[in-house]
Amino acid sequence: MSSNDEAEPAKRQRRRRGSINAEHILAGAFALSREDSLDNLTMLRLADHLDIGVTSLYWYYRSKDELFEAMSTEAFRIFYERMTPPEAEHWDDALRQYFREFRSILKDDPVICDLVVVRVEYIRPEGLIVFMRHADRLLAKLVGAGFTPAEALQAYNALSIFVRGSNFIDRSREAGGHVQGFAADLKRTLGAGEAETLPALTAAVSASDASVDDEFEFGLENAIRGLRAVLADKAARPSA
Amino acid sequence: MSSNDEAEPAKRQRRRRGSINAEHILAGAFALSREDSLDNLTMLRLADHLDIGVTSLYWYYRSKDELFEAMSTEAFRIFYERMTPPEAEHWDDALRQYFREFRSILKDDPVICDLVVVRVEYIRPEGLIVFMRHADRLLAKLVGAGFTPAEALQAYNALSIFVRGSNFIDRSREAGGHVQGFAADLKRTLGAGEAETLPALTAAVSASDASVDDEFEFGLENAIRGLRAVLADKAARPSA
DNA sequence: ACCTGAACACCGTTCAAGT
DNA sequence: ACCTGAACACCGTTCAAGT
Repeated sequence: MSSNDEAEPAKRQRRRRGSINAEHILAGAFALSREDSLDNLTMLRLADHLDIGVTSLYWYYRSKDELFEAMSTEAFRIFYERMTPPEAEHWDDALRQYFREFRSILKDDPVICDLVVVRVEYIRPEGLIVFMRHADRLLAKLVGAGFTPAEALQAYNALSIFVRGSNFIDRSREAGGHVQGFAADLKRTLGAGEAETLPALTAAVSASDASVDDEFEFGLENAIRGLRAVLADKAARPSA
Repeated sequence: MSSNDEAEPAKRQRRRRGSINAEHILAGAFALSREDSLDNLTMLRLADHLDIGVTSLYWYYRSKDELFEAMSTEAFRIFYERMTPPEAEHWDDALRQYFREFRSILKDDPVICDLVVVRVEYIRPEGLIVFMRHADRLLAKLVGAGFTPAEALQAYNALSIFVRGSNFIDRSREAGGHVQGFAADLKRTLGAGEAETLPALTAAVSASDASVDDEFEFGLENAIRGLRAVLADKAARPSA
């Protein structure tokens, strides 16, 4: 019925020179990922969002991988800025503050979380190094409290793996509805049948009402207990 | 030069009825993933590998997601069978044995590792439940040692996150050459510059020669130390 | 009931331009 | 120097058949 039945592909005007730059594209990539998700970020969708031709993206980033690497480095910068430097008086409070904040920042920002803990294949040294400034202060605090540098590093590593693992699991649970804890999740799984063959788990699951946060706290506090035992052992045998 | 210059698409003979089944496809999917990787497993490549038409796959699995879910469930079955049931006398030895084996089985089989710890979006309750039989025995052992069922569950959860996190990181390091530990990895990163602004890390890194296995062991032993402190605390205050 | 090729919408990327 | 559409190889999936 329209006067124009031919395919008219809604042509976009050609952008003027210099109207695009790498930062602009990077910001658009974050904006679009936040609207939808990092998984659904494609070069075509990004170009449409920015109202530019797809191929223009390739002038600033040689590939999608390169763009994702830039996003990852930027994610670590943002992450670094949101963290408050470790400044508690006692080493255990410093650890608590650091890793609680580590977790909550990533929990509140799915895109940053994906770039920091899920899509680890895009992490570049530049991004890591920036973030490591906070880690350095935390390590210094641990060494000051009596841990050897090697112990401090291993303690940091172990807790870092635990926090990132917690965030990773939270992220994957988000896809299937609201985030529940391990106990609640398991309860639902056991409900699907075969519960009678798993008596200890069934009992534990019905005795537990721990939230994801409770479960995280348990792991964190348990690691701190373990580290305290390391220090206590040193104090008892001051020779080594 | 050949007598036939026309495009001849190397036609495959039509398969006879009943010559394909779901198990056959699943086995082929594992075989092909092992040759290459799970990431590079596509429906077309799988069909070619099995010498069937792509669309035939869709008679047995409605989608690639459904095929991956079947692979995930099978991965948990294989994983379960490779684990030896927890049978050590002391609870801490049982924990050690369980989580060391947990880690080494996944370390030795990248495809199973990917399905169990990386591609968690495909995990179905059926797979999890099978595996949980070993977890049930471990939990029973912990409760027998004096932990409450809720504590035992949280301890299991915390260590499970740590082990899976360790395997996840090992997997991502495999892509970029041989697997190194956190310390060695960081040393290389710091070498890229800016080391002087990170004195504590630099010192720790040069003081540490821990392998990935050492780092895993530290985290495992530290968690066990923490749990031992929980028991000790109970013994000291027998009221609660 | 089972197996299939053609076709579709989408993906990342390259090429050969336009300005 | 910067921006672009057409085209390519590949992806998962649907459809309308063949047997």
